Amino acid sequence: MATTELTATISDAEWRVMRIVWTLKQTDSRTIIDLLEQQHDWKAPTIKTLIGRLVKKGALATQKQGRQFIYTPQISEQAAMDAALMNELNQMCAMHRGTALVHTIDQLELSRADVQELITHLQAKLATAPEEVDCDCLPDGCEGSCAN
Amino acid sequence: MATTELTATISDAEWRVMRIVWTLKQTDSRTIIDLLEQQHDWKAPTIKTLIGRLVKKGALATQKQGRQFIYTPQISEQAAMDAALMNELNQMCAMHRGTALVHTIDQLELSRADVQELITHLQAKLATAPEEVDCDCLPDGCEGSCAN
DNA sequence: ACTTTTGGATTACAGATGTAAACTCTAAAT
DNA sequence: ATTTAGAGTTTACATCTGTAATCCAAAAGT
Repeated sequence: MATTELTATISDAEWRVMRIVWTLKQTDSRTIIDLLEQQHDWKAPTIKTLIGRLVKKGALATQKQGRQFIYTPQISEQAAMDAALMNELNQMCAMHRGTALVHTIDQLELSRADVQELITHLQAKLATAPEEVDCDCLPDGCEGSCAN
Repeated sequence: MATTELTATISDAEWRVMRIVWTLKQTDSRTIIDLLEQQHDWKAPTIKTLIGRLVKKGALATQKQGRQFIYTPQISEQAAMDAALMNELNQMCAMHRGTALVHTIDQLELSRADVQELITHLQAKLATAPEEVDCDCLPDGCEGSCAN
């Protein structure tokens, strides 16, 4: 049977809905709609559609409570974030990922604790870090030709 | 007039094409097709479509050369990567971005130089890093309610 | 000059996504 | 018991994406 792939892709708009539910741990559609109508110019039906799609995708679970439903996340926020980020990075040239991270982290606001943890993890990586990471954009590798 | 938004979104499949052109700096469709047919199960027409869309989007420039075209990137690879990454992160809860980065970097293969540079930049951030970065998933902020 | 390649353009088509109106119940109010 | 408001479902529809077959004209080969 279809194990309802918990790996279903969540679209940008759907991601907004998930963030609300993740944060509240569990809620009803009324709350989701109220909150999202404040953040965006979405009409209630739009949000209902998004909720419906997330349920169908298995990202949200429903639990009947009177005339309505209580929605709960079926996937962990952190796991979803990690996966989305890895996904994005894996789509890019391996050789330039590091620089992209540098540029991004530079612009990002991170807590002292997070910065500290990142430093710790990175220092641990230093030991085994390869001298070079090759470009993987071409079928065979782009050794010579890739001069940047 | 339409300034041909250089910010046009590049889809996943299109991204593959861009990587080839970015790496080769400039090429003809024959080369792109040959290379991509090796990496994926795409038929030549599929790749042609992708190239066409990228040209229309302004991501690739064409330069007639005999019966064919020479394609050149109109956007910098690094800029596109940085933007895509920032974009992805900005879509997520500000409070958990740091952890997502930690998890991702842990799994990523980075060159010694990149790791080193990341450490340097992070150490510089330590000085001004805020004690906490609040969750920004709810309209007002999710202070109390956000206990994770 | 004629035929065969083949690069690029046109057309196709299903599924995903953003956005939302319309509809149908049924629990809640009276 | 009736009415009604609101939760969830169905339908809608344009655009984007993945994937590809066709078509056309010019170049290349013979």
